[in-house]
Amino acid sequence: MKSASAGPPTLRHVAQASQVSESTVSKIVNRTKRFSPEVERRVQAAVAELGYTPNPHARSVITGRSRTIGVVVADVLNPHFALLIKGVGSVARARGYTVLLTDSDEDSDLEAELLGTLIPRVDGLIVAPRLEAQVVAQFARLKPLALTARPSDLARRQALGEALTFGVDGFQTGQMIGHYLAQGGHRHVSYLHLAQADDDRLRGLEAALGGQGIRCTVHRSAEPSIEGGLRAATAMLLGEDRPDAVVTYNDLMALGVLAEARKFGFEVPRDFSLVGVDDIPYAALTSPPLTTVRTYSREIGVQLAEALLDRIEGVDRLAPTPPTPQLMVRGSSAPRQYEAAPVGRG
Amino acid sequence: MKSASAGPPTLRHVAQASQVSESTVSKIVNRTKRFSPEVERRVQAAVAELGYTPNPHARSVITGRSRTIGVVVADVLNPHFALLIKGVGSVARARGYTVLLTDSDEDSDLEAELLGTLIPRVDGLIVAPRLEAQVVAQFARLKPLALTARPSDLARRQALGEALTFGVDGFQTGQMIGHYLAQGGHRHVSYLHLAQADDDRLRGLEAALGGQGIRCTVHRSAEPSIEGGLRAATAMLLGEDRPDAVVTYNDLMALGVLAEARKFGFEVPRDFSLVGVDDIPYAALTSPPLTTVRTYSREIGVQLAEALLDRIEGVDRLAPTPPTPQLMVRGSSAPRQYEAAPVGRG
DNA sequence: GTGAAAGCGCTAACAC
DNA sequence: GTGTTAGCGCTTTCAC
Repeated sequence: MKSASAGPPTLRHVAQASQVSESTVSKIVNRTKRFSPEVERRVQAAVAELGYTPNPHARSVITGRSRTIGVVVADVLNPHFALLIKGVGSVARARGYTVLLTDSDEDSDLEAELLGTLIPRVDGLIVAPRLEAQVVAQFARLKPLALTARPSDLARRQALGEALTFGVDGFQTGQMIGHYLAQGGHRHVSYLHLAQADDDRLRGLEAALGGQGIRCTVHRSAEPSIEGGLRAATAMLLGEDRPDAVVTYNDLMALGVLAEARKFGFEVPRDFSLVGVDDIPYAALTSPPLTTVRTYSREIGVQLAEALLDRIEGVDRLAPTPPTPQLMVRGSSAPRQYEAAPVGRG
Repeated sequence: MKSASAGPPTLRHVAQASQVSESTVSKIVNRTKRFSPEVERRVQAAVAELGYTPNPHARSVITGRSRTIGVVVADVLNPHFALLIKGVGSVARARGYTVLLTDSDEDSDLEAELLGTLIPRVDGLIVAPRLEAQVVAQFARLKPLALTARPSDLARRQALGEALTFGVDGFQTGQMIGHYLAQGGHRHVSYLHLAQADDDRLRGLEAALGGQGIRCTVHRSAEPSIEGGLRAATAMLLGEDRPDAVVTYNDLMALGVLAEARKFGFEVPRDFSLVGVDDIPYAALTSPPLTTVRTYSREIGVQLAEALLDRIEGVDRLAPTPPTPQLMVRGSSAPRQYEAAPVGRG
C-alpha cells in the first residue's frame, strides 16, 4: 500500500520498503546483477506491492538512450504507410522499443519540424522522406536514420550520407510497368507523377517505353492521394489525344482516377488501361480490380526497423536484400488491339 | 563550432560559451525570466552556434511531465483510426505535444501491454479500447485517459471511472440504420457484429427493427477488417433464408462482404442492401458506392485530444458535444418492393 | 538581473 | 553479494 506521497513510487521507496540500497534495487530490476534469493524476493515483493515502474526518462538521462524510435511518414491514411508502420511496430515491440509516430501531412516543412522535435527523444528514426536528400542528410548526422527511399541514382544515394536506405527499387518498378504496357500494344502512356518524389519510377517507365517508341506524357500532382487522382483525372483524360494507358505514382491516385473516369463515362480497361503502385488492400477490391505493382510495404517496415535497431545497438549484420517488386495483373488493364479486324473476342 | 566532446551540447556548454550560469541559460531558453539584452544576445548566439537542443528526458525527470501523449488504436490500417490519429496529431502539434502511437493489432492482451509501457512515458492517453471497461479503468487511475467509446449504457460508463469518453453515439448509429432499412421495406436484416465490441450499435439496430416486426440475425466476427467481412460473408449469404439487408460493424467489413458477394454472383443492391459504418474514404468509391453512417473519425480525434490536453493542463473547459452520426445513403442499398406489381420504375 | 546550491529518479564505478 | 558515491542534464528555490 502506497502512502499519501506525491507521484508514483520511485526506486527509493522500493529500497526503503525492502530494506536494501537503491543500487541493489536498480540492479535487480534491470537484471544486471544477481543477489541472494532472500533479497531478490523482498525486492520483487516491494516492487509488486508498490506497483513500481522505472521512470524511463530518468533512465534515458543517464544512459543517453531512450529505447524509442521515431517514425515519420507523409500520411498514415495511405495504407502503404500504415502497413509500413505495422511492420516497424512489430519489430520494435519484439526488441523492446517504443515507437514515436508522426504524420507530416505531405508537407516538407512540417516534416523537418517533426524530425527536429523527434531527434532528441529517440535513438533512431525511420523516415519516408519528402524532404530533399541534403536536408535529410543533415538530420542523419545527429541520429541514425533509415529511409524508405531507394534511389537508383548513385549521386543521390551519396547525398544521403550516413543514412541507411532501403526499399523496393523505383526504377525497376517503373520498368516493369513499361514493359508490361509495351507488350500489351499500348501506344500512349500518361504517367501521373508525384511532384516532390524521386524520379526513379518515371525514369524506369520512360526507359522501358522509349525503346519501343511509345509516347509517355507526364502529369504532376502534389497529392499522392485519392483526391490527387480525382483532380488530375480531368487533365489526363479529357484533353485531346487521350492516352490508352494511365499509370499513377501510387494506388490511391489510381483509385481517384478510376472513380473520376467512371463519372466521365469511361470504361476501364476498355477505354484505357490503369496501373497503380503498392498493391494496397483496396486495390484488389475495386471493379475492375486494379493492376498494380506490389511494393511489400509491411516487409519494408520490418527490414528498415531491423536494420535501424541493428545499427543503434551496434550489431553488424548483413544488409538484407530488398524485396523485388511484383506486377499484379488484374482487370484494370488489357492489351490493345489497334489493327486487328473486328473479330469478336479472342 | 563544437569541439570533440562526446554527445550533443548541454546547458553547461552553452553556459560556458556565453559566460553565464547554467540557471541563466535555462531561464532564457525557457523564456521563464528576462535578462539584460546583452546577456540574452550572448546566450542566444551560443545556443545557435553550438546547435543546442534541450534534453527532453532530463526536463521530464524534474517536471514530471513529458509533453507527450500516447495513442493506442486497434489497427492503423483502418482508415477510421488513421483519421482519428490525424486529428489527434494536429491538435497535439498545435499545442506543443508529441504523439506516441501504438497499434494493438486488435489484440486485448497486447493493448494492455502497450498501455503499461506507454503510461510512464506520457502525460495522458487516447485509447480506442478493445479491453474491458474494468481493465481500462485501472489504467485510468494512473494517467488521464480519453476513450473513443461512448457507451449509452450508464453502468458501463461508470465502470470507466475517471476516464473521459467521447465518440459518436453507438445506439443512435444503430437506430438510424434500423429506421432506414425498415422504411425501405426490408424484412430480414443480418448484422455482422464485432465480437469484442460494445453492443450499442446492435441494440440500437434491434430497437429500431423490433418495433416493426423485422427479423434481425446476428453474426459475429473477431476481425473488424476486410478479411473479417470476406470470411463472414459465406455464413451470412449462403444459408437458407437469406437476408434482404446486411449491416456490418464497420465499412471495412462491408467492403469484404461486397467483394465476396460479387464472387458468389450476387448483385448489390438487387439481392440485398448493404450498409456499413464510418464512411471511410473508400466507401464512396466502390461500385455500387457504399451506404454508411459517417462517424466523423477525424473530428473525434480532434475533440479527444483537446479534452485530454485540457485535463492534463488543468484547463476547465466545457465538454464538447460529440458529432451526430449521419446516414450517407448511396448505391449499395435500395428499397424492397415485395408486393408491388411489376410496374416499371417509380 | 544573476548565480549558487539542491535535487529530480536513476545508473555506474568502485569499494568492501 | 551489497552499499557508497558521484553525477547524467536539467529546473527551481532562494540568496544577493
